[in-house]
Amino acid sequence: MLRISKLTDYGTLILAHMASRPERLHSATELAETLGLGVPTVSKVLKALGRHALVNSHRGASGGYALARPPQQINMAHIVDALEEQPFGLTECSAGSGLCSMETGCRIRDNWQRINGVVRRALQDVSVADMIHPHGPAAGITEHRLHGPEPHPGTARLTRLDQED
Amino acid sequence: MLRISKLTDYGTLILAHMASRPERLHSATELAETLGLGVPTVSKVLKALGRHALVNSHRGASGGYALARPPQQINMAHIVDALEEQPFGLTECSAGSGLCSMETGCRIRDNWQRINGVVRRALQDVSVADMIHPHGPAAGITEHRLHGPEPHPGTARLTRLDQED
DNA sequence: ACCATACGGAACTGTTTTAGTACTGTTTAG
DNA sequence: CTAAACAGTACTAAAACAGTTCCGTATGGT
Repeated sequence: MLRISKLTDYGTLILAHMASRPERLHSATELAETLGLGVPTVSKVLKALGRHALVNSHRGASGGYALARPPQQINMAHIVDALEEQPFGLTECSAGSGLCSMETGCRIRDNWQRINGVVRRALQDVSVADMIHPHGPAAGITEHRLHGPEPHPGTARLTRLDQED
Repeated sequence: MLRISKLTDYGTLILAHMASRPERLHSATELAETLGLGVPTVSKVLKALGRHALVNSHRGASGGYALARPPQQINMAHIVDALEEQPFGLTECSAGSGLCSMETGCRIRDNWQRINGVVRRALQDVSVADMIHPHGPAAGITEHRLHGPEPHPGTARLTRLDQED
């Protein structure tokens, strides 16, 4: 359904929060309370992020987690890779086996990969730092083909974007 | 997990096949056999496509389906909209309720919407006609921000794209 | 007029994925 | 030594998907 999983969503929240105080150590408990999530859930996410070297963990009393790199160097693609089980890609390539490639010669796969590339790049272009700052560098990605005027930040345009044709 | 559903995948296959003979009428049975899918499944997909005016149906003996418009005017976003239940968007906006917006001021949502826009545009830029033709107009979508040189079209780079940094 | 063919729609079922929990172990500051 | 906090594994419940079945309706050919 073309959605990121909730865990990935939480991951962005968690990292964004940590990025607001990059120097401090954040315990899973603290993050859970601040973000209104369950401690085990937060813990699970942090572990996965740790395995992918996005955060460092410090065990023991008064331990916690810290960003492993400056927030500018962590982007959405990193988070997705860390938290989504399956490897990145919109399709499993049109049915896995060679079922499809009979007649169309399956140019389709090439085209899906091209789309994947664009999507991935969109994710790479937004860093955790961008997520908490107004919208600096990330603004670059909107200029590609946006037609309408920029929606007001407070506007409740939740999921559905403007839809041409 | 950032995948399109199988039904959507089938939809692209079906429409691509139909686009290879836009003038003919294609029955669900014929399409199923050609593509190696189950008839009921193909039927389900075609029904959804019909509801969204991507195909026209002709009932009765020797009936079938035909593209409702030239294949250049049907793009991936159309197919996704027709076949995915939930409205387009990578996030349900960072946990639905206002759980997140406490501390970060939730710039996050804005940024997700920006990413959504890029993704959607990538889908809109590829038509069914592009899917079966070598790769003409679709090539345009790669130029947005490609840094490296274009990968060779035939390269078997299945799901994981090049990963900088 | 009849009937075989083919689409239309709703509902149902089994499977897979996901989210969240529980439990047990390990590390370390005080 | 002990309490706080991370690490890992396994499990359970719920939701989403995929695919199927059944019955209804339309239509072209005989």
